Amino acid sequence: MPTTIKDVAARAGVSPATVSRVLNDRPGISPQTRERVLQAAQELNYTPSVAARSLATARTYNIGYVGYKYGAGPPTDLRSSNATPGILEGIDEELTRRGYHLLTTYVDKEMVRGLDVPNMVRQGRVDGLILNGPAIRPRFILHLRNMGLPVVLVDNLLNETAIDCVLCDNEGGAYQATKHLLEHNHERIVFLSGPADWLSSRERAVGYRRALQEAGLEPRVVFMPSTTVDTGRDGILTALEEYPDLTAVMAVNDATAVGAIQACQQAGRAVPDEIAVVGFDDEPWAQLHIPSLTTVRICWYEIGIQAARRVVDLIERDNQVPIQMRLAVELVIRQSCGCPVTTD
Amino acid sequence: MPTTIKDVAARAGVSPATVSRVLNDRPGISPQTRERVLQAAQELNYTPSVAARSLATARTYNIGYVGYKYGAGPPTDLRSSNATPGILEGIDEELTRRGYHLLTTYVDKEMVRGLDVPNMVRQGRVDGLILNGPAIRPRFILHLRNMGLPVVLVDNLLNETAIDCVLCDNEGGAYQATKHLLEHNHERIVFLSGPADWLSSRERAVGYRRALQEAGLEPRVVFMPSTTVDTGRDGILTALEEYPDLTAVMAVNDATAVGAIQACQQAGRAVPDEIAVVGFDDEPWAQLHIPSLTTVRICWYEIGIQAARRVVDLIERDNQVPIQMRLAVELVIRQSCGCPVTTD
DNA sequence: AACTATTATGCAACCGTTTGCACAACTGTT
DNA sequence: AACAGTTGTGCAAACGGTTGCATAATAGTT
Repeated sequence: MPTTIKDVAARAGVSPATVSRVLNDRPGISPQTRERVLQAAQELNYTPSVAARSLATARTYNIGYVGYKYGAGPPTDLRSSNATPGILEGIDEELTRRGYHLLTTYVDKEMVRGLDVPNMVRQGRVDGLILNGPAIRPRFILHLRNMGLPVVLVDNLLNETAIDCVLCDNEGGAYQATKHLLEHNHERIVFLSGPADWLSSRERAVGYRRALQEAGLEPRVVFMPSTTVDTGRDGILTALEEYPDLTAVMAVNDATAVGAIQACQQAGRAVPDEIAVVGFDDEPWAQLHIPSLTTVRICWYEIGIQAARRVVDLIERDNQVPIQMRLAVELVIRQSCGCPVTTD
Repeated sequence: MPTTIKDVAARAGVSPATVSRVLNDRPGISPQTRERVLQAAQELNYTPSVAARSLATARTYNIGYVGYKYGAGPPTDLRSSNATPGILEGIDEELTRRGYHLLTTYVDKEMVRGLDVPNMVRQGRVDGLILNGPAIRPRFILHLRNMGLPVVLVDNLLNETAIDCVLCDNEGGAYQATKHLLEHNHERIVFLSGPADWLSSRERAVGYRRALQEAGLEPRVVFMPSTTVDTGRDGILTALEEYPDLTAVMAVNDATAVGAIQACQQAGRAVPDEIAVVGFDDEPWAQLHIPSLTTVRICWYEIGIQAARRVVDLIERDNQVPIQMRLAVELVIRQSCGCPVTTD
């Protein structure tokens, strides 16, 4: 029904093989022939069959994106990890540029634990994978990688087996933000962390520690099992019990920061006047919060672009040595750290 | 390299044709043979080649999702339309259940205007399409539909040519919310609308008007060219000039509501005490806002599920008459409407 | 002018399924 | 016992590209 390579061949007066070679930029075609073929293809508005091409070449030109969802059903809480706004747009942008397509799916805790290979991978619908989020565990990652596909991690990394990844500078961001609190002359700063087995939590904790140590102060870290508003609330209450004299909080992300702020206020400690708080991620709503959140901005869109680039490179070029990419972050100063109010 | 249907056939002692029939539940296979084939397939851990199957059947088992992005590059503002949280998870959930896969891409204003057919459609990588958002214009929709694919719209509809769609009850939601303001004894309520050519704006305006008319009051609508925090700010200022005596605002979405609140406060009018505000969408951050937003909740996850269901039905069953689905919304009462503070 | 090297193209096999058609093996009828 | 009807299975031709190999045509060498 649609036009095939034979139609084009017939119209150009050549064989299908020649058409194929022209269309794939293979060498050894005379300029005149090439021209005639292109002309014919254009006139017939020819688009090669994806299925046939895939069958012959064992390539799909699809990239799989695996996101993380918290259990089946609608997303409930306001969290960090399902908030990587713009990453899909970034990936799509770059993939389109390179002639690839984006297949999207989500896995939950259970699937990760059960090494439940997504259908699109098992069926060979993709040439490569982008795995997003620290909740995607090492065993799962390795299991997917063993299916023979190039894999790029986002917001996560695997030390043992070198796998390509793109992340933001978690440590640097936390360092900068903590440093900012120190410049406000805070000396008793708590780090409200997420799960210790999440990379971003650990790295941000490291940045925080480094800043404190440089200032000759004692780090105080509270690990929490999640990074929601609720755990932020609980976390700060724990912290306030253990360190009643604290004057500032570095939160592992914005949701946690908001929880902390709420709990502080309920406990009668004004933010930022009595307790300063900074977050991480610069969620779109961070500037709307009252007080507006001082936080660390992550360029998810750019991360998406780089992840897509990388996975395509892994597919198309060989002998690639694994690369770990770190994208710079930016401290966005607003009110919650105690800086004077400005209009932004 | 991977196992093929021939391997399975050999092991089961039958022809490839028979294996194919068993695996596709075709009739006319003896129970014993069926059993042996299934056994063999299982033992060899056989997965049919997607490409070969697509080539033979002209089906891909892929569904395309087309989202809207505001121009190339990273998303800038906090808006309504790129915030349909959970819709992709919902679509993925249902598609996985039905044996389909999700291809994702985004279009911007220019592409929509230029009738720029996404590659995945032009190349025939999908069997059906889900188009999300009111910014995807009728001409573009029809153009895509003319490519011969089943199309389901989300948060949008086309009256002239009946096309399947799934939306939330915009009118009912706005009606309910406005009604709630009326119960607070407000009599001078303004509707802060988005673009008049966005379906959701229009429908919400209708709900608002109906509520006012039932109360015997004069509707006051201000249309704005977009639905960001900024346009919310500008919009309320315009409204305040025109109707200085207004006591309540029904905003077309949460971002607009926030803009309105900010501008009111800057103008020295307390929210909700002097001016009550309600939003629409119940964005994840709406409850964090101060004052927390009274707003209308949309179940994007469920909308995603229904849209996916529908597009698969259109593909697999014939003689489907177009269906317009309306999902109920829920008024979420918080503080910005002037209701007493509660902990939620 | 004969011969080799190079260039441009075609032939045909192959990628791994599905499916129309033919046919063999049974079952049941007269 | 011959025959029609049913049931289960195999053969082989698609589906629409890519690519190794052969070969015709041309250019280059002595």
